[in-house]
Amino acid sequence: MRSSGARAKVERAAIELFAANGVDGVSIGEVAAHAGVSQGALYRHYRSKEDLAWNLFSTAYLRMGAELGEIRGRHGDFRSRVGAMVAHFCALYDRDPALFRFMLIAQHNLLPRVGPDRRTPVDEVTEMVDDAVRAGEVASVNPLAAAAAILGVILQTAVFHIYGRLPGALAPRAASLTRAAIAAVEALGQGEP
Amino acid sequence: MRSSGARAKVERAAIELFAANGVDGVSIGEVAAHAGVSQGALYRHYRSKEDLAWNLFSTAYLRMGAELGEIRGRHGDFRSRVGAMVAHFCALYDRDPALFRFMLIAQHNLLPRVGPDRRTPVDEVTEMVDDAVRAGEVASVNPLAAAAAILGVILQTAVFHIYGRLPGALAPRAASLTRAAIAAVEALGQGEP
Amino acid sequence: MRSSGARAKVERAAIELFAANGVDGVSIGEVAAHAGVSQGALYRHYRSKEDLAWNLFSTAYLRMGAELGEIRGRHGDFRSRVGAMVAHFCALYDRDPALFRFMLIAQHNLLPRVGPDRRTPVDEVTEMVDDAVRAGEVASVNPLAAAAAILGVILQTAVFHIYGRLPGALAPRAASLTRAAIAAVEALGQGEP
Amino acid sequence: MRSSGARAKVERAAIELFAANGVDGVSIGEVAAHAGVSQGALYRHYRSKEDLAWNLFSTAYLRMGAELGEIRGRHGDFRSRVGAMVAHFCALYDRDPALFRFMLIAQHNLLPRVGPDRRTPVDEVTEMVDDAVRAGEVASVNPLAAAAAILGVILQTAVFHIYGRLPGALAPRAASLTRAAIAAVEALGQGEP
DNA sequence: AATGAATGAGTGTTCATTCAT
DNA sequence: GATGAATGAACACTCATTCAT
Repeated sequence: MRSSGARAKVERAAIELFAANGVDGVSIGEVAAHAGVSQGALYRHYRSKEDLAWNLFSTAYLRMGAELGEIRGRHGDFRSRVGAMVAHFCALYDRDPALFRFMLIAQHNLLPRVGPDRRTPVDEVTEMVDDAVRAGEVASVNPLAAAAAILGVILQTAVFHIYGRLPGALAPRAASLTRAAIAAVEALGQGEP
Repeated sequence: MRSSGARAKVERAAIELFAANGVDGVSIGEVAAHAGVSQGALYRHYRSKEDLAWNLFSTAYLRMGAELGEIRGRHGDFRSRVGAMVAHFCALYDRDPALFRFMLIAQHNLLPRVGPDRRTPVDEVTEMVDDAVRAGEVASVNPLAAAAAILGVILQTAVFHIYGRLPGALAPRAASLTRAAIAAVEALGQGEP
Repeated sequence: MRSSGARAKVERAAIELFAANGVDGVSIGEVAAHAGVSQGALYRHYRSKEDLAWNLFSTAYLRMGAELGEIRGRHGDFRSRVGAMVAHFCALYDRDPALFRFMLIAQHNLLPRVGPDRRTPVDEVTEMVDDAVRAGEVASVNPLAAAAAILGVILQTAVFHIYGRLPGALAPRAASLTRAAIAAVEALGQGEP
Repeated sequence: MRSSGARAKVERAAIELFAANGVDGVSIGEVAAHAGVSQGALYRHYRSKEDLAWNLFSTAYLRMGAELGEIRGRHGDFRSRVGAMVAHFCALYDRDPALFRFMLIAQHNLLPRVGPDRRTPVDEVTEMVDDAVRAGEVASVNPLAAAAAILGVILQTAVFHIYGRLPGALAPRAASLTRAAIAAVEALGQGEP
């Protein structure tokens, strides 16, 4: 808890720089400079630049999965679960847009490295849909396709915020995003069987 | 078949490698080797690696914008427009998944460089929603928020295909994606007025 | 003896190689190899090859200017000033012929980059002539033309030494070079008025 | 005499570019572009870039030597010989400053390649001094040292013109440069014997 | 003869990583 | 434990030269 001060500074600097320029677009020297530590000190906490990026990504990604899992535990029905998850995404975005952007960017390189046994956000959303289908709360639908729709509605809206197309915080949009996500799932289930 | 052969081979190799590893994750030597040309020859067609990536991205991105614009011209009502656009995205994905993935990855670095006067896919989808709102086809809704929902439903589904979470071609999903996109837009417009 | 050791070794290697082959005729790898350091280490001290060459040149060139300025301060009359300056050039040549040759070669590329406010050797010699004209020590003469004659006598003699046309050290020639330089200046002033 | 049109254009372009940027600072592509010919065509006339530079230099340098030799033949006494040679240098400079600058720059790389049997400008000036000493026209002096003084007075003045320190043409300075050169030689010979 | 596309070795430079202090 | 100098492999890019057309 002593040197974690330095470690925290490194993490913050890395997240912000990685979010702005991509992992490959940032040198270890820039991270160290922004964090106010020496390059060498960085290697006391992370074995390599790749290790740093992977650590940041998997921690944030799996934490998000765990939090969505908790939400599934706290809420029983589909609508309130979706609402709480959307609100959770919005809150994360508003609290730390750089981390959000970093996750969106880094997934293209790092997602394949997440072990198949880890519970990811995608798993949680998918399972939530599966629960709802089994419980008859929504019409029969491919849970993965439904999860894609739910996440797409949320994440693309976040992308528009990142690129400045949509202004302000994301939280005020939570209610309408929830309605849109649920409507999309229900519409998916209305195909000709 | 003279230089256009080489140029086409370079484009294909670059799109596939960039899609798999990101622009920064691929060296110009790898592109040249995969294309079967020398490194030097590459520079006869593109002034730099950045120029190569930008050329590939902007060409594909703006062509997609133009094609969506044509769809807007060919179809009059909201539902058929959305349907045609979704089908168009699916067809592009099925025809060239690497190009699709490249565009999804590269946007994070290259989107800010698209001039504000160019008509992008986002512009076309947004304007299509705007048309529908003005025509009273859908309830009043922020066109950009609606465009985010439409694109999110499509693109995140494509991402799931890319990562192997959803199997097969995208085209068979076009109809249900269209329903989901329209339902999401309508749900967005049902907020407390 | 830490970094100044490496830096000094780089400077020496660069001066000798640049003097022998010209700046463009020497690669940074050759400089590093001759200095006994890695290529990367070179960039800790100089931001680029151009920066290295410019640093070496401007340091030596402006130091020579400053030293000639000191000579102007220490000596009052034209003849002793010329004598001291000539001796100074000869001493520099004898002490470090490579540096002398480097300056002669590099001036063609680097002289234009010397700021107009810096006091160069040319400025000092010119001003010395100007002083002498104002004091009536020599007949009226264009100080710049006279400076060209003085420097020409010295530098071309050095060039002949460099190319092996004249043997031995330059210092023994200082007295006769001084006489020649002064005689040339006086002859310049004897034109048809 | 047909293709010599192209050859002449190449020579002119090369001289001007080499004079401005040094041989190593100019690419064969730049020369070809300035000459308005293709790169490949250049290699029909010169075997290599080095061959081009060497051809231009040795031609001009040895022609100058031959012309100075003719002057020695046409004039009998020391003063008129020096006067004619100085005038010749000035005329060359005024007619083609780029060629003059090219020779000044290129000598550092190319002079050592001139065979010892070729009659160079330095040889001619040196021999002229030797003639004068033998004829008793000037006091005993090392002919090479005297040649250095003569050439130094001329060439450094030309350098000042090149760098813009002295304005106008060089020819008007021929008379005073001649006086200065002769005075310098005589002063060289007045050492304590 | 002339072109210009193609080559591939070489350049300057960056940067992740190591290690003596 | 922290520093920052040093390394060396890799990179994007250039350019003299060749050669099919």
